[in-house]
Amino acid sequence: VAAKERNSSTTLNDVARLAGVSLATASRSLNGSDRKVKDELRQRVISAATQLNYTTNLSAQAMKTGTSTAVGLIVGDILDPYFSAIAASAARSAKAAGLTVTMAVTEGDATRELRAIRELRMQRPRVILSAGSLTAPARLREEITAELEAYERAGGRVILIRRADLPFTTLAIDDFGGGRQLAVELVSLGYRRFRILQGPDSGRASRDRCEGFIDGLRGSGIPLPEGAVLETAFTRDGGYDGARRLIDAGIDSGELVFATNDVMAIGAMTALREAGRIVGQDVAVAGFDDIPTLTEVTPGLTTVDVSLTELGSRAMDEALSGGSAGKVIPIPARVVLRESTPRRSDDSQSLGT
Amino acid sequence: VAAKERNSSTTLNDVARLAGVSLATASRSLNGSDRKVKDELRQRVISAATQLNYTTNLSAQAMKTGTSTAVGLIVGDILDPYFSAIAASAARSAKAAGLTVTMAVTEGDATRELRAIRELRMQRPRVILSAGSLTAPARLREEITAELEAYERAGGRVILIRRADLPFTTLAIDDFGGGRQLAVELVSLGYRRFRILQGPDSGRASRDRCEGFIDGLRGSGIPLPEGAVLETAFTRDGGYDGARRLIDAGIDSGELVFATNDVMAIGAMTALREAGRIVGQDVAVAGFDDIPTLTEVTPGLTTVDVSLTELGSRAMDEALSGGSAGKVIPIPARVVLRESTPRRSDDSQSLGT
DNA sequence: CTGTTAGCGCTTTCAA
DNA sequence: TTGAAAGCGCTAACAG
Repeated sequence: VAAKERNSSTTLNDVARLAGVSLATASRSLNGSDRKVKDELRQRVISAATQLNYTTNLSAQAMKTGTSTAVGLIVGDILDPYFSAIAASAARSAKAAGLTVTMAVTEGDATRELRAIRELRMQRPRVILSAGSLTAPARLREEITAELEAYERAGGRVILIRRADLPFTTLAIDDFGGGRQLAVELVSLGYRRFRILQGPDSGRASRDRCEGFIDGLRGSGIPLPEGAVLETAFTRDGGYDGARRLIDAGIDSGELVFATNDVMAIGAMTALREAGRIVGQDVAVAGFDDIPTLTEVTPGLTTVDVSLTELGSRAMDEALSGGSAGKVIPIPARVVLRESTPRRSDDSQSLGT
Repeated sequence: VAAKERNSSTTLNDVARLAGVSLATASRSLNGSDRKVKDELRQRVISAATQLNYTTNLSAQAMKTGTSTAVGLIVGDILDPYFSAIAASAARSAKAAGLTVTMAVTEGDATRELRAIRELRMQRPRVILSAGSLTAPARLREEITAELEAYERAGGRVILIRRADLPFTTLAIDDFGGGRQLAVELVSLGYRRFRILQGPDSGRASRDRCEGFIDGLRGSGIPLPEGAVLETAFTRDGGYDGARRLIDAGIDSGELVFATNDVMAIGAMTALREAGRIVGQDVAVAGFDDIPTLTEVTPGLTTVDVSLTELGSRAMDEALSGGSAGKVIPIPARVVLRESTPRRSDDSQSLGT
């Protein structure tokens, strides 16, 4: 009897009518928390719903109850396995909590991050999880902060991954400590000469890792000569280009290239290989992040594990658990040695220095 | 004057009141299509909005207008670069059209695909794009079809990637043709003995590729001996395990392993390498998909390009362009030869056969 | 050009 | 236990 107009879903009203009950009863049967509906009616409603292939209208539900089932996820780039790993585990947690994930991409542009936050906010999501992790010029940072504060004021939960300079709950990866530890272990493997491929100066993560690494070298009594740090893009191509520049400038056998993230390290390995260098024998390479999909790379990449596969779900769980906002949660970093940095038996190098 | 209750965003009403205009004027100033608002008032509204850090409530807007700005995207696994590539390009198109992307994950389980569709449908998205591509038992397939049909009847657009057995618009990758062409080119490179690592029999894509490959061999006059096709999981680990089994059963130098997707091929390469075989010299490997993030693999993997990086945006654009539903859009496949299958100069092999 | 008003589909008091 | 009715925030007639 219900008119099937094109372009319009069946509503709860249609279901109620078909089941011969009131709107209220239909609602209670399908979504009601307290079940005070006679079983027979409930069955009628349910079968009417299936018959009409009815689906709750989330917008209407959200508007009425004032709480949506959405969570917003901001990543830099879906193709980057670093972000994929975070997104995958965040999605898992969200699903477990019965929430739906909306994604936004910044492409490494802080302006787009601001825009992403604005767009997500329109959905009134329960959580906004940003792994975009960008350092922005002061003015932009203020706008981002204002936007997120307004969102929190309205009852939303903000959680940031790796960005400790904003006043929101943050999963703070120990970039400095990881870098230092990596340096210490590499020195104890026998390495003495290092090159660093760093991201742009605006990137806090990269800078911290780099500084930690240098600190670790210093602590081991290994000075880092002038010009050993090269600034490049924080991407695969950045690593590739950086390594190319190192090769052109001349890189000796036995040197180790530390790229401040795995994706850069992969790019660097490619460049070295193309130049006929054999990574792991001739030149060593280390990265940072321990991206899971990179375990296939040969030789295996020495890197620093930051619990990437759990980062997203830890963030989501933290946000959903409703603990106090504004916390900084430390995420430890742990060195993972693989074949790209074998133990150096040949010690001639250290004598030469 | 507006009471700032916790847990509640500012509404258009607050903005209107602060600007001293009516609700309608406020709405028109911020979102109105026809601009018939005096500039001074509009400015007042806009500055009130920024002052209050107001954001449109999408749910309310969607409910009123009957059209949401959401698109739903169903993928098998976010970590799988095949799906990442599709998701990334789909997201790009969606953003260009001013739409927001909600993701759902099937994890290769058709039951979860059905559930994902149901959940997405609640958001009344403009498009549901499924790259989950699962073949399901008849009953489940019917439920999925019913769900998608109900969605289309309500005005939604369905688009499927690589699943030509459902009555919806589909981007149909030429799996068979790609497999055949690959076989032909490999034979002309001098390969004569082949092993195939196939996904489970329920997977249409894998089966088509495999059959195309065998057809190509047949056309080149190369018979495929009994037992040369191994069935395994359609994942990296499946490729790894399959290759392990091949190794255990004994695989000769000069043989070529065709894995029906790139991720499997990568797993197979790892297993071979671990067994001391040198891929590209000793044993050859070929895959299918040409996943962009796999260009770093050494040796470079011979594979079949299916325009992966554009698949998502082509699908999205097609769905948004409002063409007729139910089309099947062919996606050509193109062989990409790389170092994992070098030309075989040594012909002793072919003599021996 | 601006304001008033009627709902969109749903949940949830409040009565029956 | 069920139903009637109010209203979430917004937009789109319709008046003014």
